[in-house]
Amino acid sequence: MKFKEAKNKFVQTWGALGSQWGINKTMAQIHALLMVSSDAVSMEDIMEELQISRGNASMNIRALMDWGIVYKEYKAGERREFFTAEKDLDELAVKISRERSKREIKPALKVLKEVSSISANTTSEEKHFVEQTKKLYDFVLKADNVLDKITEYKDNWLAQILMKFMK
Amino acid sequence: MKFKEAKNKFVQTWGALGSQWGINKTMAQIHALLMVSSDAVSMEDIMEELQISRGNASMNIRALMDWGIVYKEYKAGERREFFTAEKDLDELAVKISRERSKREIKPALKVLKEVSSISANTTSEEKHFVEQTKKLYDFVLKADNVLDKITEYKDNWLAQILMKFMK
DNA sequence: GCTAACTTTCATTTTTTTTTGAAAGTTTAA
DNA sequence: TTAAACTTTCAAAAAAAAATGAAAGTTAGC
Repeated sequence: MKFKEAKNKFVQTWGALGSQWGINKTMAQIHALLMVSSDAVSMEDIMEELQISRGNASMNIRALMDWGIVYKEYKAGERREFFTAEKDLDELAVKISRERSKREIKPALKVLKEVSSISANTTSEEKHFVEQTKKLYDFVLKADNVLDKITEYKDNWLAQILMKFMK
Repeated sequence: MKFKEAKNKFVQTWGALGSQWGINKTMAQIHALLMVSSDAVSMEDIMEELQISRGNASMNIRALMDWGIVYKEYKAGERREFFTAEKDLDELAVKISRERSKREIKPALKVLKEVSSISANTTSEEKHFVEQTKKLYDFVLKADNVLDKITEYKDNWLAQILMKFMK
């Protein structure tokens, strides 16, 4: 396999994986492209390489920066902006997990708490509802906390966890 | 908040959360509905409660069964089929994580291995590509293994992990 | 200030994903 | 074996999500 081919395959695969996990395909592709680029890349080059429009590139780069996993860079004497991706994978995973917790898990937890707190329940149907949503609340809260604890381990947290579980 | 309202809010929220994580909204809603139902539910009732067509219900129930988190049940003297969800949350999480690993992570790993193995690289651009995709392969493999180890803990694995990390 | 070089926005279009529903298929029991 | 009761399939329609591109906005330097 030639380099160009491999690079393209990687970008496509990362894009597809993103889609499967609820992340815009182009967003994941831009991220993939930047991750394997040694130097910062201009918007023009991203558009060219992925064959996407200016608007699309702009919006998805912005989203990646909002996630904190892509950075803007300026080059001396250059007017236009360049972009790089977070290349440290521990850091990348921590940022993604924090962001998803904040945006998706925490709001869901709030609702779970609400619906599991409906007042005195008469029918067994209602009792089961309250019981099950309470369990779900506890479970998701616990999982969210575990994620939090794990990502507190600064560097190399993944290796450390693996260690803990190997013994 | 009344029961009906709470139930509906839960189903909607679970559906939205599913969407955000790449799971068909209706599939997640059916799952939500079954999780909080004390008795098995017929297809007719699912269609009615979620206001969806027969085909949609059939296909998504099938998908949930393929995931191993919804079961078919037969009632004596009844011709039609009834459905229940896996209600044990530890078990539910284990099944989801195993399935996603098999369907999405493992295939991605295969590609990562491929593209990081391209032959002798000349330019620094190529060297960086190989280096970064190798790192990514190692990282994803490690994460996948951690998930595997974790879900081997039969019951109450989440609580056990939390314990490990609390100390 | 002005203008060239660049980026962002957003209404519209395109693509992708999901849903529908009717026909085909299956199963059970008389 | 027949038929009623039910489920599945899949081509077509609808809905949702993403992408386009041109106009508006911004910024830097003269």
